[in-house]
Amino acid sequence: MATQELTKAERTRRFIIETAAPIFNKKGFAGTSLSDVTEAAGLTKGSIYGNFKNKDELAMQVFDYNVNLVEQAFIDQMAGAKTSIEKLMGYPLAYRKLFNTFMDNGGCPLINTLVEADDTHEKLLKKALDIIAHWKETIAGIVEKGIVRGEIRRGVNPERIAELLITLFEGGGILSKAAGDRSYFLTSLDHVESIIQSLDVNYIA
Amino acid sequence: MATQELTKAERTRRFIIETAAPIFNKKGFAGTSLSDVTEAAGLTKGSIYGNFKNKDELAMQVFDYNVNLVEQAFIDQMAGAKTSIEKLMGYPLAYRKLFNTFMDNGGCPLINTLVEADDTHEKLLKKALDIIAHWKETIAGIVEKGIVRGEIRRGVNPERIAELLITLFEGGGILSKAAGDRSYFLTSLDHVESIIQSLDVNYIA
DNA sequence: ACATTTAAATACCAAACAGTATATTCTTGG
DNA sequence: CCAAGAATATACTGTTTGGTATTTAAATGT
Repeated sequence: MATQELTKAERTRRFIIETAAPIFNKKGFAGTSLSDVTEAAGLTKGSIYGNFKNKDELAMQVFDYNVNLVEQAFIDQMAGAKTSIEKLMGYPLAYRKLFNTFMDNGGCPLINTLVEADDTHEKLLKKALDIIAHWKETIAGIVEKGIVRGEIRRGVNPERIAELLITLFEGGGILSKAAGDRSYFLTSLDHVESIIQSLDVNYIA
Repeated sequence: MATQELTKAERTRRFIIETAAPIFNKKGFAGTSLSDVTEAAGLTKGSIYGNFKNKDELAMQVFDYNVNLVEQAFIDQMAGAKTSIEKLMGYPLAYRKLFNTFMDNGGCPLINTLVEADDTHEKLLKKALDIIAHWKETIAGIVEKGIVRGEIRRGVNPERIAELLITLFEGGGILSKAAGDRSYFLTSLDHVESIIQSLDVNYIA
């Protein structure tokens, strides 16, 4: 236990989550059966129900895992940013780099969950909404700080900017994913970048 | 038959579609069971399978119905528009009026289908993608015509504008629907309108 | 190395699923 | 008003679902 650090159960628990993650993200909660998971993992029901209370709990932890994967990728990508404009630009920058990975794993777990769960699964919906709300606060916070620092024009509405960016990221992502065509997403990212640039105090139309 | 015009079967077929429409749109294809439909309609399996080959065919016709409902609402709303700018403005105008109805019926059937079907249901996905592609052509066509007519600035990329508008409509719609909060969608519509205004040849930044 | 604990495989279960075959009821033209 | 046909209800598949109880196998501390 001192050498291994992780117990056997903990290792298979993680393995199950990692295996189930892209499946749930692609097929959705209702569309994913436990046999989908056991088959993919090469395990049996015993191992699932030994490590998770039920399908719901598995789905929750899978969702957390999927979201964390995305968040971590952003944090890594934005590490070096100094000004608020640079920080904001980190989002489209990260998206450009991570586009293919996203698409291969079923797209953005946030929007997938929002769409499926909004009329069917309260608990999952709440989780997704909390993340979105937090994301919005983060972006709005960067903009506010930019205004205080004199990097971003006064009169800009931080909340609105946050809503706009999230809408463009998620909307463009979904359309490109479904259409199998990058253009929607790239158009979104271009537009996001032009919006961010227009926030700059030194911006000239 | 001369007075009634519609046969009995045709009437129940439509009734089933109308009843099933909001259910499929809310719960999705995988999430909707036939008993959901029969219970809501107060009918039995016999009537379903007498009028539809299987769940797939029912879902397809329900999708068509849902999309047609939305399209018709737009056509009605944009009837009077003359200039290309007015025509484009018809979209956000229609959305503002129809927002509540949309939300009550499970949101936009296009994006719902795209998200669920993109990894699970080829035929439904194709249907949704065809509609999106057609919509994009329509918007791009309006912009092109506007350029030719001298109403819209040269240098504007019609395809890009179309992609941007669709992204903002769908992205904002989904976020507002899920969050139960109009702000995302209203921000999107405001932004769309400012984009459309900026297309005008007489636009001054 | 071995007893004990822990984890996973197996074998079930009742309920729900999509779909079918048959029986019954309703429409409808004559 | 009544037979013929059309449309719906009923009853029934076989399969799959999520979930549980139990058995077997494997990991682990001493």
